[in-house]
Amino acid sequence: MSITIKDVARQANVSVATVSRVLNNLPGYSEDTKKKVLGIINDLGYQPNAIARGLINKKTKTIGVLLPNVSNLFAADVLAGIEDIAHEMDYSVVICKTDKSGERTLKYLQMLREKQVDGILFVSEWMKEEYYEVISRMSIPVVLVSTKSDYPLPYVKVNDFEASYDAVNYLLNKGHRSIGMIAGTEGDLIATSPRVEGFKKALLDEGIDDEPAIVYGDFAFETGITGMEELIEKYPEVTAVFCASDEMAVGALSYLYKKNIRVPDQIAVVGYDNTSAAEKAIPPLTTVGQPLYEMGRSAAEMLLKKRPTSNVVLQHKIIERETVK
Amino acid sequence: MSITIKDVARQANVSVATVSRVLNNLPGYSEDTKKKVLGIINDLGYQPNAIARGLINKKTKTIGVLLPNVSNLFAADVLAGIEDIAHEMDYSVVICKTDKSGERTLKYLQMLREKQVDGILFVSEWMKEEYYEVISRMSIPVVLVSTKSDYPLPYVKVNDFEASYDAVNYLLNKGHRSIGMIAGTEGDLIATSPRVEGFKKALLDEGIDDEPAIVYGDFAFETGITGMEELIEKYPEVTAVFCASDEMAVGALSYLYKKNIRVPDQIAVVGYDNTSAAEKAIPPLTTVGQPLYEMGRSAAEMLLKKRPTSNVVLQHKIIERETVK
DNA sequence: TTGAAAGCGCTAACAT
DNA sequence: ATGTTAGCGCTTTCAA
Repeated sequence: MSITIKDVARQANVSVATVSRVLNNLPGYSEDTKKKVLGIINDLGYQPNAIARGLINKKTKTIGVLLPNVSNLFAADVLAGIEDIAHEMDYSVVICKTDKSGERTLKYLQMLREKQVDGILFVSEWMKEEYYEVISRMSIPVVLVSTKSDYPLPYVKVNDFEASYDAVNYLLNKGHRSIGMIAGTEGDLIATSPRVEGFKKALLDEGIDDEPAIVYGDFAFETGITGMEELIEKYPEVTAVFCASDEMAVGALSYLYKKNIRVPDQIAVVGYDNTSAAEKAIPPLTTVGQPLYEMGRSAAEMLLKKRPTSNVVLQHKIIERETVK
Repeated sequence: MSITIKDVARQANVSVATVSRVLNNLPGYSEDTKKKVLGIINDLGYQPNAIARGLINKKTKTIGVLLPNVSNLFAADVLAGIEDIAHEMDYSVVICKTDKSGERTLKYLQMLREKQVDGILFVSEWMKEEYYEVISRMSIPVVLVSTKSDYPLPYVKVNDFEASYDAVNYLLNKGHRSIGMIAGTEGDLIATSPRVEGFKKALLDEGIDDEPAIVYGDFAFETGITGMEELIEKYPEVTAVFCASDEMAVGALSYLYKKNIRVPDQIAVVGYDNTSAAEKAIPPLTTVGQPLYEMGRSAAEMLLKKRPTSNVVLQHKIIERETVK
């Protein structure tokens, strides 16, 4: 049996109410009793039971983070930001790796509800109606990270259209006229369409109205390889490639290396995200940076401090390294 | 106010005890009442409160994972394994990023205790006495992952000495006679000394008794760059380098690339870990693989299934790619 | 088969 | 300044 507030009360010859008061820094006891109680607490090594507290306060000081995957640098950075804010504010974070499975997501949502978490961060995933239904029933704050939805849920993200537009513009300014794109998952409305549109618009604004040289992948390394191959085959004239993720950009680099095509001399490549993989690539990858860690922090802050209301759009930024000359 | 077991009981015209019984699949009610109760539960959208349950059961169905960092591929893979097992067994996992800070670690430990977690996974960190003291007071199972200690705490890891020995041997078999090493943090007894010893032993067993060509880093990318530079300066004769982490190996590759030193032709390099960075490196990195995901799974299984007892040593394996010819 | 009631460890009125 | 007591939502004896 572990030590409870009763034990402390008994030893200190006071009531549990008094112990509770000193524990919570409420008024209502003399300096003397405070000293005594604190002394006993220390002697006994007493620690309050957060479960009992949660039952009465209806606050658990924990939040849930739903994300498709934990094994990539993108998630890792966002998570680090979330964790830091949570820790600062004495919250715990429970991770829920959904594997992009609807069933798994729903199960997690139910678990988070049963465990009475105080808030939810929903990262990089499409908010389905069935998710929203259970979420809205929970009546706890939710903020979306790196995604958005048609529901009244605040989000923290970057402007994908503008980021993409800027990336292509950057390439244009460097003199490229024939630019290809390895886009994300076809049909993805969050991280693919806006980037594709930004890409097209930048070209159009420059008066380039060739058929857009676009191939699709799924944001992962492998499709960077295959995407690059496909792109070169279909559009051999491209002198630069804009990839919708660093992962794919690194895949593209791999392919190019294998084919002995020099970067940036023969083909320039630009990534997206600025995960730590970008600086470690060979050559170091020029990319459009999203403030990943900051996104996590900002979302967690919004969830925990202010009642989540308005959206926040974080600034992207072209990080120049060595894959464009 | 959300729906409680009382509401269900009232609506169903039974006592809360009966509702509790059907909820927990205990005997003691007719098929009829079961149907009725289940019906009401469904109508009302009732979900049990895990906090109230936890208070009485003294089980929270959650475990804590302490790890120095979440923003790297090593942690990410281990975490994925842990998360999968936890999910299978209906446990939640709360992450505690210690940043290698003793103070922060202690604070997390206290929080985990207050929140009454059912078990703790302690990853990649040195188990200090002060940690062990509070851990042993908690009387819950703990398992170490990728680390070990002098205390009676079971661990899941690889045999670092042997892994290192094998890596060097591999290089020896490829004909290298002058092999350097970029080791981990000097003084680290878990992931540095055993690997350094394995390195030395392999050389000695081959009859090579030159002064060992070793420089130290801290496992991270940057020290791979500086380590490689230092190594070449001090030991210009080396034709192969064994790095104590993939991160450092990738850093070494970067340096070599910048200096126009061809890999593997002029210098061969071998990493350690086999994180996903290895296959994405240019050239793809030959490395000694640790089963990271499996380590996470195995540790979580041990924590949750069997009462943790004996240690488990997972098998390492040389993954041949293109940085050694 | 079912219900009443005690109690898990704590907080928060309400008394004194 | 301090104590008594009624719960928080649930499980679990013990009776009926």
